[in-house]
Amino acid sequence: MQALRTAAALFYAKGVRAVGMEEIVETSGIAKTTIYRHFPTKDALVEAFLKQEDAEFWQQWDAAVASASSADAVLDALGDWIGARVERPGYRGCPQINVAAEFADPGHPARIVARRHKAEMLRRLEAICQSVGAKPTAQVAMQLALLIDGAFMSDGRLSMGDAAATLKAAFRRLTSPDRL
Amino acid sequence: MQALRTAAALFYAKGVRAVGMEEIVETSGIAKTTIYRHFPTKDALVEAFLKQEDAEFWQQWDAAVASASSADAVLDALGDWIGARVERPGYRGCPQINVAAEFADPGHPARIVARRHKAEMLRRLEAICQSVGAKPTAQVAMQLALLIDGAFMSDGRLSMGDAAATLKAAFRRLTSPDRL
DNA sequence: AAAAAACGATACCGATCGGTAGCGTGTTTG
DNA sequence: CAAACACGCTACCGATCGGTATCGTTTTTT
Repeated sequence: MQALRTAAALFYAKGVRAVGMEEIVETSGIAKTTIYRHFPTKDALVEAFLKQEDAEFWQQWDAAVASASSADAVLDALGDWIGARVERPGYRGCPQINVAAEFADPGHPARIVARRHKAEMLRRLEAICQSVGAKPTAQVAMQLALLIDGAFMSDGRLSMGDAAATLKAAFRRLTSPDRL
Repeated sequence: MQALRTAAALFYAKGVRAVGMEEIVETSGIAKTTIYRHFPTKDALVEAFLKQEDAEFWQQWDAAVASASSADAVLDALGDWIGARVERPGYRGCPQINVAAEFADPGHPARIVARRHKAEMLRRLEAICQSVGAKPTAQVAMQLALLIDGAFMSDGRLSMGDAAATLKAAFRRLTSPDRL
């Protein structure tokens, strides 16, 4: 669906509520009727947008981590990847969090996708913390998750320094198995 | 302005774009004419909302930190305060970040307030890192900022464990002046 | 008590919102 | 070749959007 790709780009760049269906029609060249044949409501389109973002996210995550040999190397690779992602021109924060900010209803279909996305991230971070031997596994994983989400929502502040270096240094300190 | 208080509550609970002026009128009992005499546009009202949130935030921050004697005690106090804040019922993330997610234009008056707010936070964290002797001062301050923003936007995930404990442990590890 | 400022109520504005109906044109599938 | 399907186009729907005009009433100030 070319309509979904266009909608996703507009939703991310301008915010979901700021983009009307007509704008998606004009930008994509797809008729409004056709869009509504594939997605019964705008909410469904937003949900599809987040699902697509989720899929691409883990795809890139896996690619970034693929060549890492050790668990520590995985963390470094993640730091590099996230740093580069945040510094990308046009980056405007985590789409899952952005949508959650726009739609207050926790039962909104898109919110459910966002929650699953963040749960999956925590799950993966816990696995990493496990193999790296970080002390209270669950707690350190949560700390890494907070750090990453904070990086996503830093609104360019992080880009002023070396984002990747900042993240990797924090990853190392938080996962180091030394003393209290 | 009672209208601002009502608007602030609605904006935070439902999202700015989800709240119409008419809803503010009905909820506050203030006539629409009166609101527009004090705030020329809705954007101005949103800006005032964030300015008010900013003021209250630092007021509470200062209060939370007031009784701390050492620099380390300041960090612990912040961890406790943020942990309690995030776990509060009806908490829906940092209003500054939420508004930034809703309004893509970086020049929006509310976005400027949000940027100043985050710059002020980084400034304060740098001062704390300075007095606690954290190694690359600016970098550690940024790491603390990311952690805090991540906590704000954790959407309840953090509340499932002990939020304050998770934050304080991370604060300690990130600011500890030891090796590497 | 008089003048000035603030407020409330109603009615309205054009624009846009998400969503639908109807109809014609291709394009695939059998 | 024919039947089914997918798409585009136009026009339209009621509702709501942010914002304004008008006017009478209340409250404050002097």
